[in-house]
Amino acid sequence: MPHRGRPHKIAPEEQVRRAMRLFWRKGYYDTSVDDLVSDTGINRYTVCTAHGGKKSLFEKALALYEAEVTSSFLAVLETDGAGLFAIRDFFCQFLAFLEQPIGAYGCLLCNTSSEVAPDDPAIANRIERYIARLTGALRRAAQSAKARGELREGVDLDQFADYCAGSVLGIMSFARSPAPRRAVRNYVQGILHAIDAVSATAKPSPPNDRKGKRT
Amino acid sequence: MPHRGRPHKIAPEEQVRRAMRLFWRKGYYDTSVDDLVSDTGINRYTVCTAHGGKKSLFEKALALYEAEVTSSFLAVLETDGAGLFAIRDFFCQFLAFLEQPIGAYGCLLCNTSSEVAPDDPAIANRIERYIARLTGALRRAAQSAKARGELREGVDLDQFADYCAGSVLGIMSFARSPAPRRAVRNYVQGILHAIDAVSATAKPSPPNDRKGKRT
DNA sequence: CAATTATCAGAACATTTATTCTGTAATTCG
DNA sequence: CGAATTACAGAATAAATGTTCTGATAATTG
Repeated sequence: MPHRGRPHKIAPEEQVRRAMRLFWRKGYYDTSVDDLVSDTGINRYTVCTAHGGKKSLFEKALALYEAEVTSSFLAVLETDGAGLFAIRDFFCQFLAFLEQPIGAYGCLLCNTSSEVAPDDPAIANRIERYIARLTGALRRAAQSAKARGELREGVDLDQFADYCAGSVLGIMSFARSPAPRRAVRNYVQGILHAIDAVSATAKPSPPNDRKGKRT
Repeated sequence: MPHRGRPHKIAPEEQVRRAMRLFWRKGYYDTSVDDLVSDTGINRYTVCTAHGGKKSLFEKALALYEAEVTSSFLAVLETDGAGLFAIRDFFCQFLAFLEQPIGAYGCLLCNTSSEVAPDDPAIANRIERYIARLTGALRRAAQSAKARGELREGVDLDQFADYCAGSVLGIMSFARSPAPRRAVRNYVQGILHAIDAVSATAKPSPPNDRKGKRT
């Protein structure tokens, strides 16, 4: 069906995408409708009519974030046959992410988890499902890794998956903090070491690579 | 000097402490002065006069949080001669913390790091100093550990300290999320394993303790 | 006890915020 | 082209927020 009436100056999905970026940077409460209007070019009235108000637009932004940003990160894990190398690659992605300016925003879902989820059941539910998706993907990859003998004996799959999931929140929290980027890179390196530590292919010694080391 | 005029119904420091708890739970933006008044019993007028307004009271709350809560956690690390065992004990504390109801609030400084630091230089500075204190304490403990031969060869002290510091943010972010407590406990266990992995006292096999395991 | 000082309790104020209203403009359908 | 429909732009509105004012209250000091 074509379009009746005046067309949108900005496509609705693009409106949500721009709102997403602003919420990502400033958080939910500190982003006013005025901010949305002046920063993204969305019409005030449209926020309330087409999108159902600020809160509703925020929820659309969360959904779009998960569909685009999160899914992009998780792709390597949610591929069939993803194993321990995929988990490693998954975390390596964050090293590249941290180099971008947007890396300082952290993760919209993680930020929201701290900011609004504790007091909003609907938001909390979305965050819960996000964490379940993340943990599930990690656990399946760990399961495949174990089946293929990539893991050392005695590794608890559930515990390892939860460790990795928590580490993602840690990276994103650290990334949004004012800590030096080098510290965040070092943190990711530590997680990579922890992953190597459960690998069946024994490492002769802890990899003392010079990356991110103070001079 | 004694007190002139009518005394406070609630001692000023106790007022800050109560405000701290509310900010801790609800965050800065979602806590209104009305909330402070009705929830803590502080007088509206006093908020603006004695404490200099909402933002200033918030900064006092951050300072008190660091002085009381953070310092309590860091005590084991900031003791002279703290080594690898102290680092381990430091993280074990969080397991007990998570069992308390207040564990679901996460850490006020970590929450603030995500919520307001990115847009407020004064707050960002305080968070920066907090992270520097945390990382410094961890680094000094790691240094002692190395000097005493508690660490495996080739462990990068700065990288390890940053890893531990990031892990603290991870724990607090995960703790505030709607994830099941068991997942957070498992995450802490993973960090403990990572610490054991740099220990010179080689472990025969990954400790497959049943704690926190799904049945 | 009277004077002084500082807090309290609640009203009052100015600003900000989210939402809604109003007239205009841009498109599609008949 | 004319009618219908929908979005735009900015003003208007109602609620919420942070701050300030006002009279009353409770302590100290001389």
